[in-house]
Amino acid sequence: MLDDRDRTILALLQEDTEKPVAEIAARVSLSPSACSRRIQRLEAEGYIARRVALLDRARMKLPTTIFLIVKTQRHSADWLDEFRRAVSSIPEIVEVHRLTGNFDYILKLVLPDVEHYDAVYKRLVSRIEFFDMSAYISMETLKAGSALPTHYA
Amino acid sequence: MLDDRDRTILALLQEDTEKPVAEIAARVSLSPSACSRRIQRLEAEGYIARRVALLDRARMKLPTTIFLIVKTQRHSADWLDEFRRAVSSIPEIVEVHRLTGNFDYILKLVLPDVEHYDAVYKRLVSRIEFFDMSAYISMETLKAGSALPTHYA
DNA sequence: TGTGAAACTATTCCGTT
DNA sequence: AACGGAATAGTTTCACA
Repeated sequence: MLDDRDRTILALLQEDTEKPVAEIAARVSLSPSACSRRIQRLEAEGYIARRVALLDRARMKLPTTIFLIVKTQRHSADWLDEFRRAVSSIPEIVEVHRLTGNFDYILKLVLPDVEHYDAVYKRLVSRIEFFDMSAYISMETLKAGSALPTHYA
Repeated sequence: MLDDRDRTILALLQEDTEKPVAEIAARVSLSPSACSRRIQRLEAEGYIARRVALLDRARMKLPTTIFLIVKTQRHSADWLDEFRRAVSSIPEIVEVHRLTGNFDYILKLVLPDVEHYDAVYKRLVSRIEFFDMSAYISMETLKAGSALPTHYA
């Protein structure tokens, strides 16, 4: 489905969409128009979901990352529904996964500092009951970003 | 430093950078030129780090997310150095944090399926020694994306 | 696929509030 | 100091070979 050129284009676009098409075209030995067509195709076929701006965490006063592991026993449809609503309404919760095993969830929070965790915690427990909740503060980010491997597609 | 207009612009740009400036300008009751100036300022002052393409996980054949919790005792400078090199060289590892407590790390992996976890695991342990390593497979993503709260800056 | 022309943005300049 | 309107410059995209 995808050739090496497509994968290179995707890899470059994942890092930076502001590069002129001519530059990307040169990188994959193609004319700007041919490259533009490919990018269009990649978009039409859904490989590129969307183009977004990545904000600076420090400048946005959000340098702190906290992971939350929550356990629950009551896993009714109502509970899940309310949980889903709660996490989507709290912008500081940026990522939520349901994990293997017995209804554990992992939440990723971005905050101005660890003190702000309390506010999010209260907002969460005021709406939903949990069996257990443990916070793990990130002391250092060794790797981050939105880039995915391109060699599988 | 930032007013409501700036925050709205950042929120919109975080979701989609392809909207015409005129549209964003209308949303914040500004002329295209004034809006363009604000975006430039936001970029110059470092609020916007970069603009990137977000790829579709399913289309890229990477539907599986796995979290890894690794524990170590040997936390020498050499070990950390090699660990850092290893995770940065493995593209399936998209995020790594050092957590509070006794040198635990959390790794986020994106993979074609759970079977591929073994390959990453082997690549990792062939280079570094760990005390313990537990994998947690994401059964469902309830929330994801790169958008951050804008009301703190 | 590549080349060239056209159209569309976005940006810059200028006068104004 | 910041805004709105008109001119400019740049990029992308279309038509055709």
